[in-house]
Amino acid sequence: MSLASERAKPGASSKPTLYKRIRLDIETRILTGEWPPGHRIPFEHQLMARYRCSRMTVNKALSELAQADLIERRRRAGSFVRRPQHLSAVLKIADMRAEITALGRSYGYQLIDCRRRTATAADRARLGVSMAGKVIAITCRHSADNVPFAVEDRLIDLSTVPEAATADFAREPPGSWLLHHVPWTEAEHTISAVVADDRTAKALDIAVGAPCLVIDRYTWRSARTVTAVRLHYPGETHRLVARFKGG
Amino acid sequence: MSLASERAKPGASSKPTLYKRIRLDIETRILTGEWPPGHRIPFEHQLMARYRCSRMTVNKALSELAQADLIERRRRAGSFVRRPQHLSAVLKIADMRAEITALGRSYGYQLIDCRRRTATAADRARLGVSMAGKVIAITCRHSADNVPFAVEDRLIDLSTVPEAATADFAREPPGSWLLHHVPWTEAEHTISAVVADDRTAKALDIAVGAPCLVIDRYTWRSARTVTAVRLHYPGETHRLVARFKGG
DNA sequence: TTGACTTATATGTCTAGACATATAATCGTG
DNA sequence: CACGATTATATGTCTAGACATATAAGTCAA
Repeated sequence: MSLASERAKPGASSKPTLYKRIRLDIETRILTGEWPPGHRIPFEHQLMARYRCSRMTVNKALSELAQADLIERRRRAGSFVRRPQHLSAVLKIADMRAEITALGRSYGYQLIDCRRRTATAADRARLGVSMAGKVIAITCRHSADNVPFAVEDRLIDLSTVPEAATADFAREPPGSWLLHHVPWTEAEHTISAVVADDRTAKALDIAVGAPCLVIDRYTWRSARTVTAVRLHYPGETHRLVARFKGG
Repeated sequence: MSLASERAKPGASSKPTLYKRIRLDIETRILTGEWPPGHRIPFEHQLMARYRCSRMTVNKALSELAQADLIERRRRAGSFVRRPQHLSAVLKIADMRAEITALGRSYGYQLIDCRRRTATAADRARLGVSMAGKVIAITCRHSADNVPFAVEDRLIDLSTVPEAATADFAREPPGSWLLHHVPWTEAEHTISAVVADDRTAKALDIAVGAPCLVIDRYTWRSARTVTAVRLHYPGETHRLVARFKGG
């Protein structure tokens, strides 16, 4: 067959490398449905013969497919096409300046309020901590082409990030500052919808009762809470878009 | 140093395999911030000496880190820690039954309307196709513990998925049917917020004017449109939650 | 029939080499 | 000094082996 007769040597005539071609061949068969979920793909030794290459080369292709969750490998049993990934979506939420400039719009930032205080009970609940330490509470607004884009309410746990006490949040948005100063290990996003209350409506320059998209993001470093942030976006004009390839 | 003195043999005393340990060591240094973005990690030959293993073993660890976008590899220059992934979030949106049963609630499904027709101008715009073919338009509702969970408005392009003409959408939700019968290659999600109109409010058993989370999902197989679906969730009770590890 | 033991086998990991290739760094030259 | 050619080097890919290990499948005894 044609694939076997094309010599499988590095610089023979094929542009991509061999293991990539093997991976792509298999990927294609899976995505077109030729090999449906549950189908057992050829054993490594069969692919070795098919592509006239060593087992390591085949193994590299299959390992990457396994890492991408397209196939499942089971010892002694073989490699199997996995069930489609249940429409799992990858939604990228970049930091605000990147998000806005990526849209080709000019970024603006206004600090509305910034205060340092001993954590109240509400603060502790929001951060998920039990001890009363110092926190910074920030309210600010991000705009695109001078139109309000989102309001941000943020708490930063100073016992995790003491350096934040010296940051100038009038100049730099807290999200950007944290991104560049604090490595995070875990985060949680919650997306919901609300109608604008008085304060939010004023900040976003929309009507009270207008729909808002709300994103709550909690960030941890190791087991320590770093920050909790709530973003309100005008719901009818703002959209979160995620385009992705699936399997 | 301790890592070098522990013998680096497969079944010596270490539980995980060597390349995984190398990968984890590097990952840890990156996530703790010990190796900040831009930092050049040791060359392969240095890691070979450090872990007393062959280059392929080191290479496997580094390749996986590169595949996971934690490092960037440049020929002749070395491997570098990448900038933090700008808080990119992974939001899993499973199919409705899985989503609801994962919450430990019982899944219910009602078909509200299902009709087959030649695509109207509005249908074509929504599907992003120019030719007038046949489509199926479906309205249905998903519920959790007999409480409305989401209303779904869906268009299926019959020229891409002719088999859909024979599916029984009164019995099986169209999302599940498509997931099991049509492999997809690309999708796009858009998340926004609206206030409930009369029809949506009735279907979800909420007040007119209450906030709703809206998810629009378009799915393609290769260059062909498969389906466009719009989901309305009650915004104040429903939340999309995504927890993830970051870098 | 069932449970315990054995065996065959496919994947998992690893080695010590090899050549290919992109490119940072150096060296020459105008 | 600017720019083109050369060189050194780190990664990219590949080979032909090896042993480890989980487990499907077959075997045998209670």
